Amino acid sequence: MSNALNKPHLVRPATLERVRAQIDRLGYLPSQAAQGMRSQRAGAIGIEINAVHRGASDVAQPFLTDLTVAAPRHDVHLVPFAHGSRFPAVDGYRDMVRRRLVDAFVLADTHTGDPRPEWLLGAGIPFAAFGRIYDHPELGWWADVDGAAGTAQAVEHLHDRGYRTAAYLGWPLHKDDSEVADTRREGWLVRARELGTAGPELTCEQDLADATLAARTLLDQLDPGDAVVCASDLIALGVMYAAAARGWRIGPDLGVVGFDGSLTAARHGLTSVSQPLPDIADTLLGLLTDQLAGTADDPGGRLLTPTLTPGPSTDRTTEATAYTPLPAPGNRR
Amino acid sequence: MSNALNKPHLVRPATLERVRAQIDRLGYLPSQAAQGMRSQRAGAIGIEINAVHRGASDVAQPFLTDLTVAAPRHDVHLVPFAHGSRFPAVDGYRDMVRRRLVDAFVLADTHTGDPRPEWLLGAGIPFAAFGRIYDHPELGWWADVDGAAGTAQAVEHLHDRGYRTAAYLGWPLHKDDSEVADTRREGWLVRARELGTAGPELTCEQDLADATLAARTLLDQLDPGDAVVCASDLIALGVMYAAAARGWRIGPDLGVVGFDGSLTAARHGLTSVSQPLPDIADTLLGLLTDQLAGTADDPGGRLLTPTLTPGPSTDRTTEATAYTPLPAPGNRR
DNA sequence: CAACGAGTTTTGAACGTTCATATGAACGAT
DNA sequence: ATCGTTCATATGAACGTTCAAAACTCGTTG
Repeated sequence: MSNALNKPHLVRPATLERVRAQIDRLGYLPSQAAQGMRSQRAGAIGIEINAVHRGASDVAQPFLTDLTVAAPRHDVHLVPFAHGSRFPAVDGYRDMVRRRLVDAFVLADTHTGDPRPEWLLGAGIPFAAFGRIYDHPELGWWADVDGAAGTAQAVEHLHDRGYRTAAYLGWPLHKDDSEVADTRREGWLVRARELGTAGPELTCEQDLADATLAARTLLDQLDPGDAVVCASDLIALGVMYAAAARGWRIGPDLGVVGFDGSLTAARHGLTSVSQPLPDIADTLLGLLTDQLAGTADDPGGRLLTPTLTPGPSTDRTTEATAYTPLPAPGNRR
Repeated sequence: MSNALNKPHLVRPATLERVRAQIDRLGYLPSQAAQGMRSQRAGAIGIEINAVHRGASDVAQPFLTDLTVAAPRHDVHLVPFAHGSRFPAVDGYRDMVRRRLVDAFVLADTHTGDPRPEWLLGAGIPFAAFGRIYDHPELGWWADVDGAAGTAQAVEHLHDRGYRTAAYLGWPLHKDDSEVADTRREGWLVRARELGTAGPELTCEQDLADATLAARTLLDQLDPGDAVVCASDLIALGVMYAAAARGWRIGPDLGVVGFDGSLTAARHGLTSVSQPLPDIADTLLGLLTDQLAGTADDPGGRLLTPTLTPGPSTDRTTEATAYTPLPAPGNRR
């Protein structure tokens, strides 16, 4: 009766029909455990949840959702696990494969000096990383958002909408994720110079208060009709705050573009460069199943292009007050 | 050699030591698949991710993190799955247990009219719900936050901090989650009456723009020195916006308390009633493993008490401008 | 009519764990 | 020396799936 399921071509149609009927009647479904035992595969992918920094990243949790959605397409399920759980650090990764709880891992939140890629490579444990593998980009498989393309799109969008200059508020370049910071800035700079709309730039931490403070300084160098491209939605929110405090209407007076396409952006009517998280999730799982099947290409990375999601924050024509809760009537100056 | 692991008491100490040495040397760990096959248990708990509403709820995603952290304590792992995936709606739940991919489910985001509890009860599939099972509260196991205790704490906190009255901005009572809305309001009303600090109340949707609009109306009935208790952090953010637009300093002029203890609250320096998510996660997994082991008490629910996380938004003494990016210098009126 | 072959179906082994049962060893009592 | 008795270890079956190999059924051919 197993042939009916697995090799339908070499079973007589009549028998096949009979078996199918019984399967339907009994509601039979093959046991994951038994299949896993026979195939020596767990059919599962591990994904580490950062329980320490919680929602520090606006994308980590939506990314998990996209992985979950993509998983069935690749005939796997996900097994999330957390820091500070029974599986601490790298040892935990090894133990999970030893137990055959998972076959491979998706690595999120990679950063420079991240010990995991090197260790997993050494242990021969398959993985695919969201974000480039900084120390050995050519040794493993990864996918990342094309940050430069994203900020370039933002600059073009602002130009199309008629904003005079595009300033930039980004991250300092000495951080862990300096490559991300660098790439996003580069995309803005190159395209803005091409279009002749490059404005001043400044950096700040990934923190609302710091972003607002920095934005205040940046806005000193701008006038109504200008715009700001930001390295993240949180920073963009800070810019909106600083602008509103100054009495500028977001949209008509100041264009603001964030990065990530986070819930924060949606809630505040912020135009944002949306990370292609569904694509990235699907790509990573594909890279993993290829590795497991032994049909993988050479190691390497793929850059996926983000898309710009327009919102009222770059709409000059609107008398926009509905979307932004900030402007106080008569507070403009 | 299996005895050594499972029944160490009836094996000779010397042999046990010898076996242990080999286990360490070979890095042996029992196979999840084989164990699952023998025990007829997957050792896994399914949890549905709402991929449609994404981060609509500020707690759903942190809750998943807490479940992940709690899982190892109960000797299970999690298997998240999503709407619109291969396992659609209730059929998907049944198929997952048929495949022995999971033994039971945690239900999040239950609401009135939710078909899942009834269906799972009928199918005999064990589950535990975050949030009461509205239609059959006595038939299943659930855990929920004690909303009334939370808003009562908020009222007390505001009273302690010397705010004159505690107004309330909540949800309309005709919604799906009307019981949640009702409970939170009740906690505010009862305690505020006891303390003689009950102010006006108003309702709005779980939406930033709507909350800001409603807050504007509510603030018309308040004066500096008053405070507002809110049904959620998002609503509280709207209150902060409306107050800032009016030139009131959050904290010194107006106390604001949110509900959920979300990242939004933390980012904006908002005092908030923090949901006891780690407790809830742990409780639910405990209820599930008890059910699976057959040692469960009678079905029923448990209310867990939230804790108040103070922030600058209820700090009257501070000349607070650092935390809140909103107040524009000289905009007060 | 026996031998062959193609098309179908049945059988049996293996995956790794657990647990009940069987076997073995050691020792004191008959 | 034989028989129990106890404690320790070894054996084997079962869980459900898959797949190779064996067996069976026919119609065809030498």
